Amino acid sequence: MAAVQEPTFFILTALAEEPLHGYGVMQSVSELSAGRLKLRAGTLYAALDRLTDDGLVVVDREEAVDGRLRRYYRLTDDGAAQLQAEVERLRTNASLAAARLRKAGRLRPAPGGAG
Amino acid sequence: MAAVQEPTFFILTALAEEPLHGYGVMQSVSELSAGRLKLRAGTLYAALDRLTDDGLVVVDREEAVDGRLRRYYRLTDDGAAQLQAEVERLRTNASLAAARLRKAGRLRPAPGGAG
DNA sequence: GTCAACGTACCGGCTATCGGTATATGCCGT
DNA sequence: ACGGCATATACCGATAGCCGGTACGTTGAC
Repeated sequence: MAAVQEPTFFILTALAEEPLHGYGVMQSVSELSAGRLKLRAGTLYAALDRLTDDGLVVVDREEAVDGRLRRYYRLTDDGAAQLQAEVERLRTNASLAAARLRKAGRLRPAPGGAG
Repeated sequence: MAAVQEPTFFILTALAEEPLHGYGVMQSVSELSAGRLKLRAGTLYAALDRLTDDGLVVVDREEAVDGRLRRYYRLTDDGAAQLQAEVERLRTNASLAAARLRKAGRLRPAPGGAG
């Protein structure tokens, strides 16, 4: 893995709670990011293929709803562990940068926060 | 900006505290990441050019040390603001994923902790 | 003379994402 | 019936960012 990009990170996050099908992942990512991130179909399915290839997600089951196929993906234990590792990396990096901004006196009080 | 990758994020972080020349950025990034990240020359200078183009860093000054040119780069106010925004994005994303892992009962105690 | 560290800079190739399109079904309004 | 939209999977060309190697030049160690 080593530093997945934001779209992939959100796909893993979406799948962390429960199995979802492709389109469901799209919607979940959009909600999770408060509308900031909108996955393209190409990005989503390519990523799911890659993640499946890497063993981070697996196809959980397939359902036919109104004649449309729904392929559900599930996060593997390995995938959950990787996501956790990503979370820690993100936090470490954020603290690092914040500390350095603070040293230089360039860290402004968070908007709305208690500086 | 919108989700810079890790190498670029570390370059900004390295420059947050004080102006550095290219090679100094390489070393700083290596130290900051505890040896995890080692910037390639191609990655570094291409990124510095891009960031300069985007107005996030500027050439601070140039020095000649032992006949070798040192070009110092400095983070602009805009660059510092962007880095701060990145920090907040990282923290938000990390919390999001952690919460979702927790809900699913997949969040394990930190490695080295009570397992 | 060779090797390593310093220091900037270019080049080819790879991967992930973007933006668009193809395909197919069901629902809604007209 | 027909068009338009949401659902749902899947491919394609283009782009951006990073990797790995290399080029070029100086200084110091062996």
